[in-house]
Amino acid sequence: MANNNLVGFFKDYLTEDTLFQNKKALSTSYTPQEISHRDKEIDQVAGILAPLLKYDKPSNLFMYGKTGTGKTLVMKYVTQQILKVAEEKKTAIQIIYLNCKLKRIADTEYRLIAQLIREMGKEVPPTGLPTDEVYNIFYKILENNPCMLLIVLDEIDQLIKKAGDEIIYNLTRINSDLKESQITIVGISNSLVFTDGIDPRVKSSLNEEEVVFPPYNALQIQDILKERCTTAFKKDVIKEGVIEKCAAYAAREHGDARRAIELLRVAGEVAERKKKKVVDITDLDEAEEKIEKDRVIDVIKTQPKQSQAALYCIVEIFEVKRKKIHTGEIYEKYKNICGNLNLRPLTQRRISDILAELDMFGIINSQVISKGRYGRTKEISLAFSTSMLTKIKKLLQQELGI
DNA sequence: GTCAATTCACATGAAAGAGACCACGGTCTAGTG
DNA sequence: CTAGACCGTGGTCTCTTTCATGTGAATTGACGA
Repeated sequence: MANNNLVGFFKDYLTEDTLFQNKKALSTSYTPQEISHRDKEIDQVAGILAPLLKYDKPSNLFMYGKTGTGKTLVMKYVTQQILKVAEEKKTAIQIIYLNCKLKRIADTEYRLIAQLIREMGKEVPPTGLPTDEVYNIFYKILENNPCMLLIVLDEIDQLIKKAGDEIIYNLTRINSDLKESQITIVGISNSLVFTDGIDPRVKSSLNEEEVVFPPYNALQIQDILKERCTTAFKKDVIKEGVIEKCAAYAAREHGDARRAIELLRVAGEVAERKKKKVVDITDLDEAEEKIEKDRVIDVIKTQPKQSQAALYCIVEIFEVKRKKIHTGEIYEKYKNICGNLNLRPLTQRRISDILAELDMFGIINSQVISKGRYGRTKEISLAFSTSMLTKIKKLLQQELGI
C-alpha cells in the first residue's frame, strides 16, 4: 500500500461499518449477565460458599469439568455476587483468584504464596527468600487484617503436578494456627483423575465438597452462542446454519463452549476482513483453519531452541517417510543436526521428555507402543495437517537460523 | 502346538548438579560537612 | 558520618544429566502331545 493511501485506508477503516456490536461479549474473560444451563451448579457453589457471609468457614470445594464447561465462569459469577452482598453488609471477605497454569505466577509453592501476598497488597521479592519466610509474611498479614479468605486455584492439577501436594496441606494447616482469619480453598481442575496420586490427607481436606460440571451438549452450546451473538454482533449478521455448525463442532470437541465462542469471533473477523456483510459457513471453515494454524505457530515460536530442533527433525523425517516415527530415529537425526546448529546435544532421556512436552502442546501425537522383541518406543506423528507442513518447516528453519 | 522365559528399545522415575536469578547483611569506599 | 558500591551467603527455579527401574509383546526354546 502506498503511503499516500494509508490515511485514506485508516479513514475508511474507521467509517467502515463493522459486523460487531460489542466484540467483548466474545472474549474469554467476558462474564455475561446470565449464565444459561448452569443453574444447578451455581446453586450448589453458592450454597457451599454462603457461610462466608456469616463468618463461618465453608467447606473447601473442588470443581471438576472439562475445559470450556463454565467452571471459571460460574466461580467468578458466584464470587462477584458474594462480594456484592459482603460490601453491603460490611463483611470482611477477600477473594483471590489464581490461575496456576500461568507460568511464573503461581506454579510453585513459593510463587503461589508470594502471589497471594501480592494480591493482599504487600510486595514480596520474586525469589531469594526462604519459603518459610514467605509463609510467615503471609501468616502475619492474615493475623493483622482479619478476614475470610477464599482462594480460588484454577487449574490446580497443574500446580500439584509441578509443585507437589504439600502446598495444599500447608495452606490448610495454616488455618488451625490462625485465630482471626480463616482460609477456604476452591480448587478447579480439568481432569477428573488427577486426585489419584496425591496424599490422602490432602485429598480429604480438599475434597470436602465437590461439584462436577458436565460438558454442554450441542443444543446448549447453540443457546449460549445465540445469546452471545445478540450482544456481540449486529442484527442479522450471522447467517442461518452458522451457529448450528459452530455448536456441532464444539460438541464434537467434548462440549467446549470457549472454543465455540472463539471460533465464532474469528469467523466474524474473517468475514469482516473480506468486507462481507454477513458471516456464513465458509467463514466458519476458514476460521477453524486459522485458529488451528495460529495455535501451532504460536506454540512453536515460544518453544526453546532444543524443542524446536527436535520438532524440526520430526518434520524432516516425516517429509520423507510419511509414516509414524520412533524415538530412536528422531534422536539419531537430532544428534546429527545439533552439530550444524551449534547446539549441545541433549541426552535421549531429555529428548524423550521434550517429545512428551510437544505432545502435550498438541503439536505432535505420540503413543507408547511395544513392538515386542523389537522393544518399546513412542510412535510419533505430526498433529497438524500436511498442508501446513512446508510452512511449519520454513518457520522452524527461520527460528533455528538455518 | 503351547507356554513360560527372554529380550529389546526405549519409557518412566528419582535424585542431584549447574547456572541463572535474587535478597539480605556486612564491609569497603568516596563524598560530604 | 553516611550513602552507595560491592561482595559472600543462602535461597529458589529451570533445565539437564545420571542412575535405576519398569514395561509389553514378539521371539525363543523347552516341553509334551
